[in-house]
Amino acid sequence: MNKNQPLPWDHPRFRSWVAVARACQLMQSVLTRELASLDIKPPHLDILVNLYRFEGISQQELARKLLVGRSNMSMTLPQMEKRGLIERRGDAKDKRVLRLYLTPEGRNVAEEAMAIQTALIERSLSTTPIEQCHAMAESMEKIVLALQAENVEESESA
Amino acid sequence: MNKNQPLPWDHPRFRSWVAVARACQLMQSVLTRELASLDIKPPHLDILVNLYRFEGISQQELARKLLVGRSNMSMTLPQMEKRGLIERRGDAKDKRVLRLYLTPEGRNVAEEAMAIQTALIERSLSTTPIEQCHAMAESMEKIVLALQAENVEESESA
DNA sequence: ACTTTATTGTTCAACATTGAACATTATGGG
DNA sequence: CCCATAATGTTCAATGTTGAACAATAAAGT
Repeated sequence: MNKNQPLPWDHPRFRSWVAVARACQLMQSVLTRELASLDIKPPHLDILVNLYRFEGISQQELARKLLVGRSNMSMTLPQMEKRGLIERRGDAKDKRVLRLYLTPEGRNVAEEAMAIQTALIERSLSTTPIEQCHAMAESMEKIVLALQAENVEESESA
Repeated sequence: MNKNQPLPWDHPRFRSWVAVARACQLMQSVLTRELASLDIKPPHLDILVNLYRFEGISQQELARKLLVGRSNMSMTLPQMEKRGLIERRGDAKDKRVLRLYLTPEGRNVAEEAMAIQTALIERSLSTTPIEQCHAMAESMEKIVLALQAENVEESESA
């Protein structure tokens, strides 16, 4: 049976991907620790960053960008609103959608959190040359496009 | 304030890392879908793969390899044992430790699951040249080492 | 205009994950 | 031998995440 099925760790791409996944997981846990001083967690940071860039985005769009379900946003955003980080206002044209905005407090927290995250990334990737970073990003974006294409196919065929 | 704090998405390494994180997240969700046919989830696969490679590993060691807490293993492993995928036997020398083994059924599921994961990775990385994969893996392993070193420092200073 | 279909957000139950407190067993120093 | 400390695994409460069912609104088809 082993002759028909070569072991995964013999595949170079498999080994590479395992390294990627481990690095991501570790990065996430370190980021969690470092964000604790601001009393937020990585998912909150992702939300703050996206609101920082895209003021007035809807919950749906935000969920799609973050690759999470709508229900996730429905659970998380009200908490952040209560903490005074964001604001939700109904859209005038379409009464279904809620548009999201940073409060001044939220903007401050976002900036501090982004500084922490940027420092962590710069520190971790400092020994990786820029061209290598770019090549990596390109590979990753190809993966994202490929997998998203698969998802679309699947949902269309359903 | 924006003059003092350049926006994160202007940092090339930041952008690169965001791409990595997104790819990981998507890969994870696709893998979750594809493993559904075997009625297991990515965490179970990680466990099976490690038991496949390292027969008789302890729960503690396994948790460390997977970067999760001991309690996680205490919750998950009994479930897998009930499903007949693994077996837990006490160590003769040290009555505290439980050593983990795959059942024949678990071995079969592990092989099928690894085939699925390998196929997914090969497919996703097929357009990325091997040398690029290797370079990526090297960068990621450096990150892992660097972050783990940080963790050690921190736990030692505590 | 009316009915059907799609979209947006919410709720809820199921499940996963975590960290702290705990019990048991080992190890080391008196 | 006895006590203090450490290591291993378990339990539990708190929290996060998901998908399905639902309500309200919009868009499209008739």
